[in-house]
Amino acid sequence: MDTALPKAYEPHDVERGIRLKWEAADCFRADPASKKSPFCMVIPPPNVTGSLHMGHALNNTLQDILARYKRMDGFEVLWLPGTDHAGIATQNVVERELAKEGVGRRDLGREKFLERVWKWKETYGGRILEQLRRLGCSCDFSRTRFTMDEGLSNAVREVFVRLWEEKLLYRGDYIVNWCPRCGTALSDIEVNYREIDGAFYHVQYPFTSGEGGVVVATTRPETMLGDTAVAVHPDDDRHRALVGRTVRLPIVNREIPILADSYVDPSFGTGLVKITPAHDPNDFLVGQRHNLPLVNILNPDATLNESAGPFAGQDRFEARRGVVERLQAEGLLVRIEQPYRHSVGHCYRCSTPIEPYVSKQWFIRMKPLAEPAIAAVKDGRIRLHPEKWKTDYLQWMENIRDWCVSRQIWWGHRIPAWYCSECGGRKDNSEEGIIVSREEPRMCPACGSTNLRRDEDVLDTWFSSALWPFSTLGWPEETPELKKFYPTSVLSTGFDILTFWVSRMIVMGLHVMKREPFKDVPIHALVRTETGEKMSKSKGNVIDPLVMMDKYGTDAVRFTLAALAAQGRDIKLSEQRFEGYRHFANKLWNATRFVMMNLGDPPPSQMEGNPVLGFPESGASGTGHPCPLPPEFAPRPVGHPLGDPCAAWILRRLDAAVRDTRAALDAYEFDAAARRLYDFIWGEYCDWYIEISKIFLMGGDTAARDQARAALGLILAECLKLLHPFMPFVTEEIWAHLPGGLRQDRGTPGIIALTDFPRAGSAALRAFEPVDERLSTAIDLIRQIRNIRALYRVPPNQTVTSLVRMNRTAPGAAADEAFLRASGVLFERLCRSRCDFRDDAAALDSSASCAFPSFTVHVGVGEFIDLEKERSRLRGRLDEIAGLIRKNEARLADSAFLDNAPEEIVEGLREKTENLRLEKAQLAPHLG
RNA sequence: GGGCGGUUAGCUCAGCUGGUUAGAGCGUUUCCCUUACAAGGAAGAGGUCGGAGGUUCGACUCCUCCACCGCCCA
Repeated sequence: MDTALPKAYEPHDVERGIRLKWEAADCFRADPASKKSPFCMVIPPPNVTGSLHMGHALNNTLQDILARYKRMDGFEVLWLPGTDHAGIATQNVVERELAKEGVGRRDLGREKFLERVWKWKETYGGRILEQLRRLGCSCDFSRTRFTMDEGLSNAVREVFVRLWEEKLLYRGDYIVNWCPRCGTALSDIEVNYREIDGAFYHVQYPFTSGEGGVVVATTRPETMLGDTAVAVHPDDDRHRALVGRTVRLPIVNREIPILADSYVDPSFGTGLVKITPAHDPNDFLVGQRHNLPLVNILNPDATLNESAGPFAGQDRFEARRGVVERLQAEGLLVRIEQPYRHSVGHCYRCSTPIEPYVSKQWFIRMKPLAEPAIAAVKDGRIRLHPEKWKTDYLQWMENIRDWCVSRQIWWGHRIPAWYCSECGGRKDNSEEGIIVSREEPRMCPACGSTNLRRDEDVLDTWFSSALWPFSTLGWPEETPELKKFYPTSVLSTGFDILTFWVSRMIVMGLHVMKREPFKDVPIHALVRTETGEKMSKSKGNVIDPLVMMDKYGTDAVRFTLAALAAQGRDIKLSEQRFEGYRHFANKLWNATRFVMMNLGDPPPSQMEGNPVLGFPESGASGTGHPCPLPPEFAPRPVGHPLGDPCAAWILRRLDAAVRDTRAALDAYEFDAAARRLYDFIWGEYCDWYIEISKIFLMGGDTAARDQARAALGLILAECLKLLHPFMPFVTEEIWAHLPGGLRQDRGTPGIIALTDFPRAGSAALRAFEPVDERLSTAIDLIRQIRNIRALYRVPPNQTVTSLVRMNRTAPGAAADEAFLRASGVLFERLCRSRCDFRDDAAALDSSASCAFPSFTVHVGVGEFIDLEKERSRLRGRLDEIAGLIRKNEARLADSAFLDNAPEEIVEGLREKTENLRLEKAQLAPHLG
């Protein structure tokens, strides 16, 4: 047996070795042939370009806690890892790399460029997965997937073709959000709106006939070049007469109509709005209603095109200045409001201001697909935790718009659509002549031409992500994995991708698989800085989880994140928190050292039939076994009268901790679970039981000593198991040092990750309920005596004598007295006080008193007594008691309270008040 | 403009479906290097639970309004 543990836990020395151990034993490989109930999670695939940030660390820590908990609890766990090809982001990275060599992607050509991206992916794409391993993630890495794997690409193509066949997919002219830097369309949610200080330009458009004109206002004056109408609200009396007249568009001198449309907000500005159907999404809809021409004034790179007349070739912002100058020169610029705050869309990848832009894109019809997805969440087949996210989800789904899935980039799943140059080429605006196919078509099915051209675009990355829960399991093949693990169990994610990803997985899972892709969706908050700001590299305020792991150990980082992951609240993180939980790991380490030093030789025998395993009230495989107390804990007279109660007490506390931890984990309340374990291990086991056990370990009674040894070892082993999902490394390391008798290994010996998670509810412990009350009274008393000693500055090593006077009229006095008489050693050891039951009136003069309902203790502090201080202390307490009694009596005299409050509340209050009276009665005489 | 969330000790936060003498960690004060741990132990100080109403026998907890902060959507 190795008792020579280092004095402090050193994470660096052990983490790597433990990872290797798990890998060597293949602990996390899922077996689709297993008889156990399945528990499956697919990881939210990080971008291949990604590096582990605090958000990843949080999300994956939470998932790992669930995975380890479920694995220990008897489930066949598959936690499936992988990465996302992240079309725009990855392409940007490689393009930047190329730019350093002075090469553009178009110089290389599509094929060569893609080779380059693949090469980049092979070199750097595994980095984030390595980092997840370092975090301790118990993923089945043998099943790692990538969204552009062959299998997943098949799934993408299959779904695309099916949607086309089902007429849920179409190609059409539509106004999209265009990122001129990325050169691609973005979906609505890929646009971030930010408030910008701009200017509001009021421009006059002269009537084509007669004097004067109308004044319209805009924040983007250059778009006037594409105006094809001016609109007013149909009910707006001020402007009714204008409808039907025409105005002359300045600079380009186009004649455009004034029309009526209820889109116009008459209360805003002049009530007159310029309509630019090709460059504003609302105007686009107005244009459709009124059959207005689309005048596109932009090139894809946001320079102006030939429709912009004199400004052709200029950049959009340069043209804006030019247009303003020109209007000014013509006397048509009425005024400029400046600064004018308005919101401008930016590309979520590169932050370039986006342009609404009309182009030909592929869309998925979302309305019919959304309906089942709405129902699944409404009727609870899919549950979001916390539930408030349901509102957000439903709001998004119920107002869903068609999803633009084409992207004008090269890195991604190329759209499996071909155009026939013979027949399709002539009807470019219809869907005829489009061939959508699983296989590359050899000829046009309509005209037989072999002159086919494949669509240049690729699919939105989120298209493949939407299929992730089943494509990763092998679909469209009917694999054993798919059979065993779909629908998956839990999907854990941050709320920021609820719409991007979660909602789309639900849509696709229901549509393609006819089953919801997962049942529970724990949604965690965002990690922010101490001051509540978003962490961002550009602000330089990030806390790097990898740096924290180096500094404080991975377990401390994991525990910190779990402890802070309160539902529905942002996590404000400071480095201090990590330090605090490193101390916790060290505390556990040192508790282990203590236990190991005291187990004796040989250590306590096998503890089969561990009482805290109790009954199989939860868990999948029913491995729980109802079991009697082991001989060590059977209630029996042992040499030391305290031996049994103390062991029973800590076992009962453990039992409660197990129950609470399980309940918290089952409700995805990771913070509550973490706190509960921290409180039990530090506050109950270390602070009290270990201290109490020293009495027996060092005492002469061998039966009591053996019992304390057994209890110490047993509780430690259970603590390690409970804590393992949160702190896998330190618990695994300690486990390896534990004598075999304590481990109760099942599965692969020596690996805690493969043991059983503790169960609660042992019937045998119920009999010890009265023990809880007595021991907590004892703990209370010890605290009071320590308080008194500190107050009067009694030297720490000096033993005092306390007179105990029983109040024999109080209920339970006899039992309390028996317990106190038997517990002398507890007080001697834990607060250096001897209990004396003699009546020694003389000693009272130099005592400080504290009272309980059934007894009073006079702590003989001797020459350290300060009578003035003592009187004021007692007076303070008596005032407090009197106040409480008064308050309680008033309530107890109130018939409304007695009539309405439940019986147990009234009874509880009576009892509390009675106890206060008893305390008061005993304390009052000593006030002098 | 619409919706959501937050406001509890100096700081960061718990406090479930109303009934507690309102809790924890960090920080802080005093004492202690007691052979598990000074990355520790013991004992303290510190809060009219953002404001104002209301419901109720009873409100940190439920409702309304207000203030401030934050997020999402338009």
